[in-house]
Amino acid sequence: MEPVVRPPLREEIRKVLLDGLISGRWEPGERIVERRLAAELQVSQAPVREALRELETLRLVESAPNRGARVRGFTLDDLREVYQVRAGLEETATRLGRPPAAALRAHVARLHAAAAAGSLDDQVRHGVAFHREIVAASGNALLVSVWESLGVEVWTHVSIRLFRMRPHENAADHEPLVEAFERDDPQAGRLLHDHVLAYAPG
Amino acid sequence: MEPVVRPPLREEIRKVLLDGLISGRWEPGERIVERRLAAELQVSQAPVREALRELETLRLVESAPNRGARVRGFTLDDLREVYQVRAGLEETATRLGRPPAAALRAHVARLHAAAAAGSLDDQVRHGVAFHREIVAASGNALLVSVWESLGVEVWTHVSIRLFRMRPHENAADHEPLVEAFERDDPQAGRLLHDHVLAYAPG
DNA sequence: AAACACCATATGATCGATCATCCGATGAAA
DNA sequence: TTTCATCGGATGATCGATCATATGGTGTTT
Repeated sequence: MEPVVRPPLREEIRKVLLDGLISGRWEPGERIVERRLAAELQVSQAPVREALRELETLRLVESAPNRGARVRGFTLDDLREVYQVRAGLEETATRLGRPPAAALRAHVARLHAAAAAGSLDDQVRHGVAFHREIVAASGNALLVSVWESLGVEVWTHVSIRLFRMRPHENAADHEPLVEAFERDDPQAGRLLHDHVLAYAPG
Repeated sequence: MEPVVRPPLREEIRKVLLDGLISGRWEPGERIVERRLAAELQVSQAPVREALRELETLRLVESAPNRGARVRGFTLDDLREVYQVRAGLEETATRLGRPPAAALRAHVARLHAAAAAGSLDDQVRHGVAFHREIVAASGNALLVSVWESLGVEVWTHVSIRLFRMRPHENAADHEPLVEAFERDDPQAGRLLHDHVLAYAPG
């Protein structure tokens, strides 16, 4: 079935902005002028403002009253903070529910396939999906929501582009995790925590 | 020094909405009609919409396209989820930095004073401040931001009003925590985690 | 030259109006 | 009665215009 409701303009605009951030169309620190973007997308200022506010809550753009919005200046410190919070959230997730090992294996398989095919986007997508699966298994919708608000996918793309970080797709990294979950190892949470944090810079 | 910038209308409106949610002016599930609120506050629809969007990201109101916003129907399950995530975040915070025991003691003292004076608002305020201090001590701005996004203060007020929950102000609950932090007990994080979770329903 | 007042432009913030959608009421058809 | 098409009001979504602020340039005073 097709969606019954047409997504609001603001959603479309948010996607455009997200794509621009990921692709590097806007550089960090660059101003995003509401009217300019509105004219370019042939919409009015209002939905553009709303979309910018959403990106602001995702901490992807910054803004001050009467000063407008600009692309956030992503730093390695910011990235480290994301990994620290992620590690904590995902460990919390493992305390609340056990992820299905079969699904995890599927994600890992796709991840490897993507790496073999050299598809960077797919590597990121499936790498993130692996962790999303774990968070979802917590059964805690708030936890999922908070985790999503970190914008893991965007941060991964941005850090690959800006910091030349390499996508993490090693089998050796994920297999032990899957196995730990499979045997319901009480150490699985800690393993996952360290696995995530291992990718934090510095 | 006074603030140099006048806060945007949307901020004022957000405060009005927050106060209304805390005070019970709007009941759970109740519609919040943009134009009605705008007329009442003598502003236009636009800033009201933006304020509503902010409350939406705080998960205090729900909305669907073309359907408008309504006050969220807070449930005990929601409350439990908040406590679970809080417990995880705060334990994570303790791994990243040690809170200053003196500041914690000060918060506890104010908490007791408020309890003695029978001031419910102050009890909530200082009880929350105690935990906020711990999160801030992590030195991780993202963690602080994520924790704040849980809306702990609002949830506490709402759950007291809707679920008849009692504010938690026991000395016996907080003193062991302060002492654990003071001696840098490696178990402090776990103590805190359990302390928070102990207030979760069911 | 330095400091300051003033003005012009760009742009965010807000407004009032219009468009589009939802939803209940109404009534015709089965 | 039940079902369904249609209509109209209420209201969210979007628009175009206006108000207000920030920023940089220009000229004047010291």
